[in-house]
Amino acid sequence: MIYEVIVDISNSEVDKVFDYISPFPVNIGDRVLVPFGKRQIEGYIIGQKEKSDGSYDLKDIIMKLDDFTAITPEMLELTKYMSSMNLRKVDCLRQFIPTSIRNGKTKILKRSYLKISDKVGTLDQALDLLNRGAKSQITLVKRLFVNGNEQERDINKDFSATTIKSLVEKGVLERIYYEENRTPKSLDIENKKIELTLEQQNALNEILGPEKSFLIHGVTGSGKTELYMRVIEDSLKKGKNAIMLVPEISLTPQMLGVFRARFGEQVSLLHSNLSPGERFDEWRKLRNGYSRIALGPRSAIFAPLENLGVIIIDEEHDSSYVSESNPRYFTSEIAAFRAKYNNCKLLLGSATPSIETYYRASIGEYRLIAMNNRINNRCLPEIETIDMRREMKAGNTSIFSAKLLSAVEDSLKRKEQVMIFLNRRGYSSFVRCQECGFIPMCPSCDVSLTFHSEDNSLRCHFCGNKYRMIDECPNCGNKDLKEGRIGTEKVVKELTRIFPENKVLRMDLDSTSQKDSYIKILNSFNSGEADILVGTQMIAKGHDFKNVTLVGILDADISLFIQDFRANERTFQLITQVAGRAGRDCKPGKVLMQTYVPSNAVFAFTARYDYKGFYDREIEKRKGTLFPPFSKIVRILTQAKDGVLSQKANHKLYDLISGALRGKEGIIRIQEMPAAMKKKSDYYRYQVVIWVRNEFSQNILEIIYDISNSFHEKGVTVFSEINPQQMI
DNA sequence: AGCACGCCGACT
DNA sequence: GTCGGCGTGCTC
Repeated sequence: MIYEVIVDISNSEVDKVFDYISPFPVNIGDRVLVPFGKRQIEGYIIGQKEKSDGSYDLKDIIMKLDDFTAITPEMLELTKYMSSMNLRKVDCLRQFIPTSIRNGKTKILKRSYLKISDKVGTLDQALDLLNRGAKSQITLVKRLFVNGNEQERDINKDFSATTIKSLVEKGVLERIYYEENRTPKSLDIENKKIELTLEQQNALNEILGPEKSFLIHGVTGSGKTELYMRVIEDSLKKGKNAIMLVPEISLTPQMLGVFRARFGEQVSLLHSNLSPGERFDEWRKLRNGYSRIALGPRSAIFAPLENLGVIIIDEEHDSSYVSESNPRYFTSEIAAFRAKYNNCKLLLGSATPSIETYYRASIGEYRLIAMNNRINNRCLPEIETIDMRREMKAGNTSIFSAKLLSAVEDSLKRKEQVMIFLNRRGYSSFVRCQECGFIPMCPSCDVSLTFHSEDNSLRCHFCGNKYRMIDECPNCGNKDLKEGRIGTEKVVKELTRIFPENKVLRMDLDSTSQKDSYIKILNSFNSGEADILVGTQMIAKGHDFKNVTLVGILDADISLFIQDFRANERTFQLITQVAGRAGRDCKPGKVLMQTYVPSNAVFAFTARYDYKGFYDREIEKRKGTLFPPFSKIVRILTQAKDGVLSQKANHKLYDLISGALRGKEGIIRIQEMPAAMKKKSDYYRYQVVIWVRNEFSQNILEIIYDISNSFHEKGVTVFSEINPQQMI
């Protein structure tokens, strides 16, 4: 028999099948050590066959690496599926196994215990074997007769190593070893199984019915977690296993606490911040069937569970579910594959589903379940939009409206806490009229234009169109045009100046660069040490601060004008999430949202919590402009240290691709242009962007991959991606 | 990814 | 004359 091996080297040149013979029995899915050139390399057996295709002098497999088969048949199928999306097979295979197992450094933790040897029946028999003067030996033997087996580590505290050694040599004591699991920490949460509301019960009934895939659109606080747990309970009862995905590692201790309270030892946590030992043990517990629920962020979709009953993706819209570095994948696609393979349930849940997912639900790919009511009949906090242009006209040029400042003051007087949110992510240095708030937009792409000072132009980074920079606002004639940008740091400075008596904390990428600093900030705010928390989207997710009654959103429109067709969607999701931080307990919450474009429809929808209205409008626009979900956008990025070289290589690629796709059905447009970030860490970047109609995409993608993969030029790197989250 | 083979500049 | 630079090619 000949075995097909993928060597564990992450490089496209060697990402193919190598044939080997085995002098001993091996299974498909085993990890093995093989001779490879002059080296010995670890590899994965992915198949077997009677005879080799080429005329190679086949070498022998050296050894098996594990005492179990690491890769299941499902994982092999999934690898095949993923590699059809232009991913390396090794990179896929590696997802299934914790690195601690791959590098072989982490071992099963075995603790040694001391016990009285079976050969010695009674204490007297034991004492007969000892010298009368060996006092400490006698004490130890007596102790073990009373206490039973004890861990050697504990015995060592009271007795010397020689005492133990001589007792073992005399055959009075012997060592036994027990395996021990290293277990990640969770928050202690008590298990309160609550009565389901009618809405929850109806949702549960529907999920347990014949349908397979669901989108649960439930407002924040509608009790989705309880619903998830009921579905998992049902799966376990049927002897099947479950995967539960959450968006962020930082939220897992909380969710793990909730799940442990309900499911105890059956839950395993999988994420990259575990210690190698913990990760190894949690993985092994899943692989050998000891635990049956895998909980974690996107990487947990690769959990080594077989016989799945349900896969749940919570906060489905969250961008962390898209992997943007190798291997690049969409978690929902992997989940859909595994759900189909296992013939199991797939649940996506969100208060603000992504437009693409909601669309899929609308055409019947998912069954839509709406949960419109909060449990305990709490209300969502009221959102008020504040027109910052009017503030400016009234002579207030600061970053805070008068209304927000007085609301902050009131809250502080009542000893309640305030959160100030400012989304400063992205590179959008857009132009804004200081008078009327007008922002120049690309007529064909629905994104804001970026000011380029080198040739005084306004450009669209999506379609590449270029316009002359305006010197006055076409809307109101004002000549005061400025780049809009304020940072969280300045906000903190201002607030400290205005409210010197109160403590203001900042939480953003800069203030959380040190490990665990973000837990410190959150704890400090939670315990009431600080009164105001200023932050970026980092403060938006999941946190549950009981005493926060006011949320202020500054420059709510910033995320509207990032270079992305998902800008509206992101804004809607973000504001809804941030708003959800106010009034979590019994005190009612209030949200004040400042914007320069209050007339933008997105704000009207957010203020009313009108997801459906927002969706209807957004999907029409996407349909008109043929953006996803009505197309796939393929982007091929060319990078080189030399700008001219990069541009030339990119142009060559453009010629090759447009030539190969000429006359093909389903091409919406092909464009070459500089990347939005023209130079990044000394590399000049250009790109070819192709819009492809969905129904024709598979065939066309293959053509594009073939070209970009076989494009080799010295000093030039090329890579491609589908539906990039942002085109930086 | 490594490791070897292979063909041109500054040294004992 | 040699040591070594890293370009190119191969690994079942």
